[in-house]
Amino acid sequence: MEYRIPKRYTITAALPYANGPLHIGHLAGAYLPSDIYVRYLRLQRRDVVFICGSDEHGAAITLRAKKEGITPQEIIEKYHTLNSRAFADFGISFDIFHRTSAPLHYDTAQAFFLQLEENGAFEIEESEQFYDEQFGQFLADRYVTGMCPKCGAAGAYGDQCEKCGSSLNPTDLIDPISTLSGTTPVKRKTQHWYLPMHNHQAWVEEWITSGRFKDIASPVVPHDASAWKQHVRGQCLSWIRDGLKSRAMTRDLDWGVPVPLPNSDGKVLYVWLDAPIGYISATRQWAKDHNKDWSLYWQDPNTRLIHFIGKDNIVFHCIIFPILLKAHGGFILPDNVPANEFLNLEGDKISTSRNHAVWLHEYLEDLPCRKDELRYVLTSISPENADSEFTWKDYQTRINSELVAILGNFVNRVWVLYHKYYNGLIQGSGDQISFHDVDLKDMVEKTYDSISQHIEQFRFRQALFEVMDLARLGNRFLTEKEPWKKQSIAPVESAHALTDCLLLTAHLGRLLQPFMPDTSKRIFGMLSDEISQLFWDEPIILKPGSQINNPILLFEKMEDDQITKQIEKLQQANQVKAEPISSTMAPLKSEVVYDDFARMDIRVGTIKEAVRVPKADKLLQITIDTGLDVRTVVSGIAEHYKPEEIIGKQVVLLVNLASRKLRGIESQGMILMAKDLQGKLYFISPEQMIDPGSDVS
RNA sequence: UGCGGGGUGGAGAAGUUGGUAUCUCGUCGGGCUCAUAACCCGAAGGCCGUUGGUUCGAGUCCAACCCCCGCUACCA
Repeated sequence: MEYRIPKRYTITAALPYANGPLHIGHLAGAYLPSDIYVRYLRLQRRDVVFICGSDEHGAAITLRAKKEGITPQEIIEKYHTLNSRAFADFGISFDIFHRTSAPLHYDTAQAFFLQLEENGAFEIEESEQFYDEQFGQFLADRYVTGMCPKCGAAGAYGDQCEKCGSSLNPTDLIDPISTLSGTTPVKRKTQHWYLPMHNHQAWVEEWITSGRFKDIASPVVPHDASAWKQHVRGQCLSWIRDGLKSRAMTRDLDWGVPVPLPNSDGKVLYVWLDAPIGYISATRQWAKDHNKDWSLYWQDPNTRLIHFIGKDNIVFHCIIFPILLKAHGGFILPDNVPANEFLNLEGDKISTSRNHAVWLHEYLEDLPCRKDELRYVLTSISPENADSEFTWKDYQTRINSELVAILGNFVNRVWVLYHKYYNGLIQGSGDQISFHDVDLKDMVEKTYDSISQHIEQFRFRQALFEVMDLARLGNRFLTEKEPWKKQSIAPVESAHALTDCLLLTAHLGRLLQPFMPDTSKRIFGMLSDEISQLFWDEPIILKPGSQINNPILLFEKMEDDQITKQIEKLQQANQVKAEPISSTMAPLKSEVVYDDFARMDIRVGTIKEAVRVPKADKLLQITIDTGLDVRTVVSGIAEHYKPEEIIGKQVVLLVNLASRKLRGIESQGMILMAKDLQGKLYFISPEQMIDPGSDVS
């Protein structure tokens, strides 16, 4: 297949959702890879725009605002500011960091929607949706929870079951509950605009598998489908094979971009329609600010569109958004979506709610000026094709034995020697120095090719590794040439070797630019006052006779106490975990009549035996004397009570609950427990020992 | 129980399209002394989870199985 070289690039990084701060997982997942890629493209003098912004709509923000008792506006202001500063601090070089609350975005999104409507892309459907009578509003997505119809898990949201990953409609849920009032919602009729994705199934599948279209009229750069990461394609295809379904593109909410049609009061665009259009509106804003034509970046088939995201966003970027773009018409489709997998932290999943994370805004406070070090480590362990793990110990090792010992040390050795023997005056003749050692020159040239290839194929980890390899080569070269020994016997040879090292350092500086921009600048600064950036193809001009600057240490060793501090911090954070969440008291349940209550047979029982259920974290198998009989109850309290310490205790249990098998064990009844705001469980027991079987009412 | 990820020298990891098994840390020995006790060389250490298959050739492809991890089931 012929692949056309693109004229320009539109690079997007996932819009961070403006209801929380960013952590290293975000950086490693989408922002660092995209930044490396973009910096590389710029150094190749390619025409590129790098787009991002805050995603500021959706039910999760309104829910959070409600919980914290502030307005959605206050939430998004806070996190937009915090996150844009974090990006700037880590050198993520967006051309624009926009936001979906901007007026231009409203215009863009509404116009996009109207065009879709005009093209007949939607099906308007009147449907029954859940409605909370107490709050007088429809319950979109996350406003409803219930049991997942696919996997049976409790606590699934209206739009998605986080347990099994299925995407859902709120009305699919079994035993739905409104998260606003805690009551069971009623169904009411409402009208929504649906995207009949099944109509697009054929071409999407074709496009994902082959990169081609059979039927498309507009010219499109055919992308190389085999260049897509395996896990990305795999997830898309499994979604497609499952059958694409119609999906509502509007919601009954008061927070978002209003549907720009008559009779649509109280309706806004679905956040997943809204957000990707944010890429487009951000581009428009950027174009406006820089006197460019935004449409070239989204509509010209010679433009290459690439979305950098985490794996949680794959289907939206690979299926839903492309469908929207094609249904709208005139837009190009993504050429690649190099989604990363997840980054774990110290043996556990990164979790915002459990505060198990390294927050970007705290990192630089704790470890000032260690920005490039984090960029280096996160790129080295980038979860490009599989989940990977960040540990502070590994972070320390990589800094000390790679950045300090290999790269920093090499540069320092060269500078010290160069000053010692030549007072920092560049040796040689002619206009500029060039390599004397043919093998070294060869290796450097090969490395350029190889790094380019890796970056173009989104293998940043490997690319960075090869830069470091060049520094290793430098150390070896220096040791072999031993100028400190040969300086007196073979001064010319020594000068050649050291000057080669100087030049090698300049190449290292250039190659490091995409990965560690500050380090690169410092290397250039040591070489010459005139170099602040080097394009990939630019000759490196170091004039014989000119003076190099004094050495500075590029990296400093990471001491144990700094690392220990971070590890402790994480452990402390884990201990106070979940407090903010569980401190919300369970909402009042709906009223019951006395008869409902009277039907429950609740009695006191004495625990006779208790053992852990094998292969279950939470379950205890408990034998209880209920007075009537001795029965087995399986209870999910193993994280709170040890089996031996509860034997002999009296508990209150519901004895006429229908029995149910749990992990193969018949559980006959349910022990009543109290749960405090931290989520800890406590038995409900009579004040003193009484007869088993005593009735509770 | 379902889904996902993974099993490569002591530890942690690379390994792109199948063709001499690589890096970092650690261990041992040597060298060097320009260098942030850093650098360089060498060595020991691997049935690349198991079994079978495809192939001239498999860590790499196919099949089955075993094991580990995460979420889930594991309901208060």
